[in-house]
Amino acid sequence: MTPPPAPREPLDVDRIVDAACTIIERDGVAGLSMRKLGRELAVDPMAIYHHVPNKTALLALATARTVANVDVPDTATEWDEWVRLWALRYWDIAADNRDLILVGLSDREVGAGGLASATELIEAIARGGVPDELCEPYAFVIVDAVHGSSLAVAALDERSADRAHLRRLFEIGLDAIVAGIATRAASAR
Amino acid sequence: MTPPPAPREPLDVDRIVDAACTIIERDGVAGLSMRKLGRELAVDPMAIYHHVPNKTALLALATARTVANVDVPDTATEWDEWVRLWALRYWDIAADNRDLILVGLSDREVGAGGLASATELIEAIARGGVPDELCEPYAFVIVDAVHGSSLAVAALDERSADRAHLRRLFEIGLDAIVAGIATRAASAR
DNA sequence: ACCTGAACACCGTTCAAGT
DNA sequence: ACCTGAACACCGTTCAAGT
Repeated sequence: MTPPPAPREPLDVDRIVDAACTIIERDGVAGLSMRKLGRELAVDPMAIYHHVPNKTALLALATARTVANVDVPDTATEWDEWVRLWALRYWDIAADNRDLILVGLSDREVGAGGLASATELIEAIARGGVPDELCEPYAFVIVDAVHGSSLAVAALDERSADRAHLRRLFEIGLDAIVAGIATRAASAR
Repeated sequence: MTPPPAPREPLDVDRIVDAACTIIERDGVAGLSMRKLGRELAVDPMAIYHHVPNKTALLALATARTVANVDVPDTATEWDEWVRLWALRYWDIAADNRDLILVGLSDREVGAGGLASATELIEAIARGGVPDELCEPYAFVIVDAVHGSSLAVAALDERSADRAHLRRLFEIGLDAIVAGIATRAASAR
């Protein structure tokens, strides 16, 4: 005469990724285990494998969801300002989720998702009058600098003063990159 | 009447780090475990803890040893060429040991070792006539770009053609950074 | 001083079995 | 179709005991 067990929502990938992101936010990537994720979802850990092939794939999905959060500046913005804005916004996301990005960089499958948002960056650089064949390498060096710098946040104390300092340093370096791109564009003209 | 057990070399940190680097080279950082390291050294895994406090500290030592392998260009070299050479040499080391550098970036203790070799980079940039307060941020953005780019090698197939391509892309991006630094130095004059 | 072995509290994943 | 539970082959590290 006990009530029938609550007809739980069946699992789906979305709910799994949600829960994974929650755990990662709380305990970091290292704190995410399939067992803990099962607990969070009130489900046997192995049920997850019915929706996601393995932990790496799950991290890929979590990374993709996170990277999708960087919002793209207005296309009307002057190209150099656009690039600066985009890079700083991406830096903020990357610094907030450094170990997720870290996993993204170290894994082929995970990394693929991150590159998608780079197309618009390439287009912005092209608007600066940069020769076509240089737009991609210039976009890459910016993305790389963001990754390298925001990851260096990991090597710091939690003190946010240091983080703000690193961000300021990055801004100065970013300015040099943009200036260099402008210089190269001018000499190609 | 069995011969006394071979008086094995007592363990020391150097031999431990050697063995760790051997395993990392062969199996990657993920393939390094304290148990496997014990096997490699023909020693109980726990003996290692007598010389090294924990696995993270061991990785710090391995990273430091690896990063020490980048050799510094001649100081007589023109500053911009010096910077280009150094960055490319560091890229090669970083790309060869990407997951070790990755661990270095993600861990406070490990990361500290890597920064040591950056002093000479800052000096080279200063020789370019860059205002003092800009030398550090410019050096950082170069190191960051190296890290980001060489780590992106991880997101590729093993095909070395792709690696060479990424290196070429980085070289172009690096050129833009150096050009930007020169531009900023000139406008400060 | 240096090393050992058992034990603790975990992992990701496979596989056969259940509903 | 979806979920479970036991099991496999691992982890890093602690701690008491040995030489």
